[in-house]
Amino acid sequence: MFSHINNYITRYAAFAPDEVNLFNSLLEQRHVPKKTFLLKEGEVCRFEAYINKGCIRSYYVDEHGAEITLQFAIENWWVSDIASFHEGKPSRMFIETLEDCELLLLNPDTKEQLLQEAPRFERMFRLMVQRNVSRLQERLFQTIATTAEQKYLDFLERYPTIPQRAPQHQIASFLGFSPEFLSKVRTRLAKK
Amino acid sequence: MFSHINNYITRYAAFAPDEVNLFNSLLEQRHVPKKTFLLKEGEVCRFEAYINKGCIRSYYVDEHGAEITLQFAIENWWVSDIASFHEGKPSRMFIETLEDCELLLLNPDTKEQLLQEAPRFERMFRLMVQRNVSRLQERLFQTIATTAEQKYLDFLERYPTIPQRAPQHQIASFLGFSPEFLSKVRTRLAKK
DNA sequence: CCCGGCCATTGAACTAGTTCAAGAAATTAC
DNA sequence: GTAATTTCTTGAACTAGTTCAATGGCCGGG
Repeated sequence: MFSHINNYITRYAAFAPDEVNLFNSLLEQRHVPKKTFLLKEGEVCRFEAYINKGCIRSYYVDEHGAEITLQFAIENWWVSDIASFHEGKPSRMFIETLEDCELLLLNPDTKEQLLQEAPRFERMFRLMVQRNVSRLQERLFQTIATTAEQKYLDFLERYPTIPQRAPQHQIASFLGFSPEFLSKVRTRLAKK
Repeated sequence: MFSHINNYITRYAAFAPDEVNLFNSLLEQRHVPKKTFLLKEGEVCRFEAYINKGCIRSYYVDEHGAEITLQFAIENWWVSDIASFHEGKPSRMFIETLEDCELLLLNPDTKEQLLQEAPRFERMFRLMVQRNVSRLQERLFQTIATTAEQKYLDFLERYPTIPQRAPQHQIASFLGFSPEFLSKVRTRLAKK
């Protein structure tokens, strides 16, 4: 159950066996069926979820009711609304499973306890969040600077498993254009 | 010299006097004239700069030579290429002063020393980076979901001092559209 | 004080992507 | 296995934003 996540954390820092044990003991295991909301807009996010198995999408809904996908999270990723989680403020996003999922969860209390008793985890979380910043910066750049076609091709390369796991209109909403246009881009690409 | 930054860090965590002293002793003070590059594409970023006074812009240049502004950083903000700084990899961005600046700098060594000797700073940096993630998520959402006019109005509200400090075409490149179009948006708004 | 180089504006022609609507294909639910 | 629903595709009309080019304003440097 913990092999993946323990492997994951040691990529960020070297932990002593009892630090790892403490960490594992604080994680809550949960199985969640597909199409389940882990978080809805307006709720406070009380988890940071590591995905052992499955696929999860987080998204915003804009004023016209359109969805904007923020993240497709798969095995070995974390998903949460970090701002809501840490500040206890209502979230603006939805987090929903796309498949049956096997999750390992921290809540604000267990996370705080972990950081108190094994402060070395501060570093791990910092490094994790830093990588997140880089990824978001890159994505922002790409969203502004490239064409729909290029975005889609880059997406396929970077997230090769997602097209089999998420419907196309969600991918369009991740890339920042309409589902109809993605369909047109795809037929255009197929003709090449 | 350190009053602002010390005030800044205590908003994230409570530090003992000697932790603060250590921190201050590790900071390098530097005055930089306007239009100076702190970082150019291809270089490794060796600083995290806290801005005591002044204004700095970080930006990417895309394949057609167009600039995409990532950040306008002002007093009380940090600026760096976090990925390059931490992994020692060449950066893809430019960081340039818009005004004469008074900076306080950490480099990889002093930052590491700080974290070793006063691990409480791990938390501060983690919280800082987390806020960054939220801001980037919000901006990404806005970039995808709103019109140029709305982006500009939100920008004016959130960064009221920037229009006096940066040329308009840089603001356009921050918002993700062309300088000509920003000009048209502005005249349209002025007529209302 | 004048020159040269940004910088902002405007208009006209254009294009990448949207919207709407309708039908086909694929999944899911019973 | 069939109905119901969601998903994908296609086309036509549209629009938000781009691109190019020309003009004039402005600021900084000598």
